[in-house]
Amino acid sequence: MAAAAQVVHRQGAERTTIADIARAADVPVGNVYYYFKTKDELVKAALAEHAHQLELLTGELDRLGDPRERLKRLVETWVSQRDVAVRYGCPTGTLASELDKRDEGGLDEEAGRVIRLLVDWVAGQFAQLGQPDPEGLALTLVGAYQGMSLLANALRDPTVMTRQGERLLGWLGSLPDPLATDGPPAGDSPPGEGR
Amino acid sequence: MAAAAQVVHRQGAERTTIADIARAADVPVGNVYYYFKTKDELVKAALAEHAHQLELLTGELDRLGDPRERLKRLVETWVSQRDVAVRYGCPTGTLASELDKRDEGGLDEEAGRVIRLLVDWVAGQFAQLGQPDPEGLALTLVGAYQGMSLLANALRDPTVMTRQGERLLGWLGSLPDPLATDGPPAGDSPPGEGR
DNA sequence: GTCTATATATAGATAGAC
DNA sequence: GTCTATCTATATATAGAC
Repeated sequence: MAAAAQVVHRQGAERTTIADIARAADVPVGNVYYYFKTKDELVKAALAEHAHQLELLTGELDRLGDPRERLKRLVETWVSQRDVAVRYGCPTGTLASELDKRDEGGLDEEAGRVIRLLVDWVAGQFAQLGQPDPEGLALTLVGAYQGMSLLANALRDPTVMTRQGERLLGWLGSLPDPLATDGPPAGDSPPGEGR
Repeated sequence: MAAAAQVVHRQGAERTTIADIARAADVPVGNVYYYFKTKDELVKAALAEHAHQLELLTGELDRLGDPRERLKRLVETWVSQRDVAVRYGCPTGTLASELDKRDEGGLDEEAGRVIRLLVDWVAGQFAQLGQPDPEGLALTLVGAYQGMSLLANALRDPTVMTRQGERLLGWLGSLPDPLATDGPPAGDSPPGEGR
């Protein structure tokens, strides 16, 4: 499953052959079919692997006390993984984009569910911050991540990740804190202008 | 070329066969090879077609007097095409994402160039608005578009496009106008909160 | 320049020895 | 449960008649 996740991320689902995954896992091709009946099941396994990684990450972040701090740390994690994003894009996002082109097999919905996991977790953080539209804010944050990953990848430019990451951190810092009694810590700052 | 652009957008480059494109163009398969030596050349033609459509759009928008109005109209155009984005994603973005998985052929750079066209045009508008970091703002706006398209597509939810579009319009409206002598028209408004 | 028939390569999947 | 050999289907690409 780990080999499938990595190879599918790097080569894309369609360009990845069973032989590629078998080689990465150092097993003969025929052996793969003992555990996965079809190639689609291997892709599904890769998706599950990405979902697992995501759960590990959010589990770590949940140990932080402040929801705002959790979101900031999430953004910092994205930026820290910029090199792989520049070369291959976001693992879940690029896979979802590819699978959504299909109209049979149901793998597209599977990919959507993994994206949902992230959006829902982020929305939960915004809700804890007392924000009025946590789902909308979550779509904004996750959408910004998907967009900057795609642009960094397409333009082969890691500074897209660092620059947009800075902007997101500034935005998160500017959100009013409902727990504070004496107003927000700093003035609002629109995206791209947060300096 | 039009058939190639449409079919490749809908099915993805890898899943599209020459026969698919030939059928869409209503010509026999063998005939395709008289004009395009390889499948990669067909994909390149699809990219060129998308670049052409983009130039038509920016050409239209250039006829508007105000750069801010041009950007707002651009966002409105994206939102108006939400149904196709929900089903197949952004034509250029999804294609770039797919082609960037390759490490030979140079088609990935070709896709990056088309994205660049859009980013550069948007940056030009921000520059005309007197903004300090037009390139950064352009990456923010185009990134937001790519992100909301991917999420709308993965979650099969058109309201992602309308909601995020509203947010972007609010943001564009809140940018200070350097041509005005009596300060910005309204207070700043961070993304997702612009209401 | 258009079209049919076909060659060639490769990938998904299976059979069956071990 | 592991592995080799092979079947079968399909897609790119070409040959050659018209």
